[in-house]
Amino acid sequence: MYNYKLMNKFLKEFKDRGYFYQCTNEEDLSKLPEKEKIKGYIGFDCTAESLHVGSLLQIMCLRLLQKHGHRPIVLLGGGTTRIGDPSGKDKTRKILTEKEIEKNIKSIEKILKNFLDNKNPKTKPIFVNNYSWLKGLNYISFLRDIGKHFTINKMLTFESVKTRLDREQSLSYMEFNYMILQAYDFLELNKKENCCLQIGGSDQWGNIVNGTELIKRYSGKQAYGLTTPLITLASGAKMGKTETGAIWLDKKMLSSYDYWQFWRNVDDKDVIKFLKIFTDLSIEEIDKNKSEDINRLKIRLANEATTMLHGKKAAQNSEQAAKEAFSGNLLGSNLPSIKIRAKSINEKITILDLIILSKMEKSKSEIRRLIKGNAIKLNDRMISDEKFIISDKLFQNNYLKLSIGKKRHIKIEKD
RNA sequence: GGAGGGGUUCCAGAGCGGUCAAAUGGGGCGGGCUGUAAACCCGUUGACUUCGGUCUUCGAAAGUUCGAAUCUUUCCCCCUCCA
Repeated sequence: MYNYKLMNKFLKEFKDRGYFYQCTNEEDLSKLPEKEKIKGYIGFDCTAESLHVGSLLQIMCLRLLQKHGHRPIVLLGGGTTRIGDPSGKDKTRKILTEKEIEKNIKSIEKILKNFLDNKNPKTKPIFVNNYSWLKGLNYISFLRDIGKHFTINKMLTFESVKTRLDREQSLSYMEFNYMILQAYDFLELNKKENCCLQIGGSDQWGNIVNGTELIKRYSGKQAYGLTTPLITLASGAKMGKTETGAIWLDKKMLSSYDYWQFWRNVDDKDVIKFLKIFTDLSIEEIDKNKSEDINRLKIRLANEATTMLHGKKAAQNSEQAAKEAFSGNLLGSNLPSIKIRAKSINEKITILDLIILSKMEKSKSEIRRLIKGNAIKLNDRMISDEKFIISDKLFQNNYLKLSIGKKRHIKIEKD
């Protein structure tokens, strides 16, 4: 075993924060001299229109590279998304149209820019789209130059391929090629940008190893691969997808208040882990405050995480809004608000219509159920009659507070 | 190529002519307890409703019947075993 103290700071922090799962040539990577700055890349799949917290760990890895003076490369898989990664999928997934992919790339790039430092010229992220080199590949020369380095024997042993074959689920030749393309991406970035590190989720291990090996065989250079563990919630669920809706990293798709609430509501058992993974607080500081009141820590987590995405002001407002909403204060002034035309209010709409208008619920049956379950409140007063008419008097300074359950509060503004 | 099994509401999985908007479990949602946590307990979980009901669902289409998730025919898709 090598000396942990000699490990370069990047890798050390990577491990200390719980980002580490597996590494190729760990010893060599750890010995990388501190003054040698490298470029590391992470590929993002462009199947979704946006990113949710499930990708946040990868983003944090890019930030960590920057923090230690390295330069992150963000690879947007415009080319590979046209193929579809079979890893972790038991079915071929739907192939998106060119247009959709282009749109997704733009929106994902925007989100990433929001999280990364774009000012320092030395660590500023480089955005690349692998479509730019994949689209023009010549099949014959690709087979001769790249294909010869891959053996089918080995490819068949990879987890993503193996599970498909074991279960006799079809794996198309197109998908089978995915790993070669990803390996080629790494080689391309290594040649073009001298990028020598690829980071990815643990399910990417096979694809990443293929890349480092291809670089070795093709140009005899050393490259590294690092993977992160799959982060699950204490409940066992994957991060990012709740039943109510994904926790988007996009300001337009999820309000800062809801984002703040997501972090505020994490399981006790996840708090320290998440502080280390998803905030910039130093390890020392987190350890020092470990025994602090758990709810204080959750607020801290929510504030740090929200600041990173929505800014300090939004985080403070969310905290304030939460404080007001949960202390029964009549009107949390910072709650997210929805405008409703004054005209609709004057038409004597019922509570049912109001909630539909506010888009908090889609089904009237559901609202009726909620009313029966004592879940609906207007200005903190419980509504038990589904025919309750919304009167003008309920509005205070043009605002009305609508609560559904204990946690969902919204401000209705008369427009 | 041969033989068989199956597609049911968010998921798993019962039902196999009427009492079925469909058992049970999981998940979700709501309530209680608490700390906006976990665990636990209770309720709820197709849509609309003047709360009487009405409408749309059981792979797709057609048919038998007073009546079909349940029977028949055709089609589509999965799975298992043998070659």
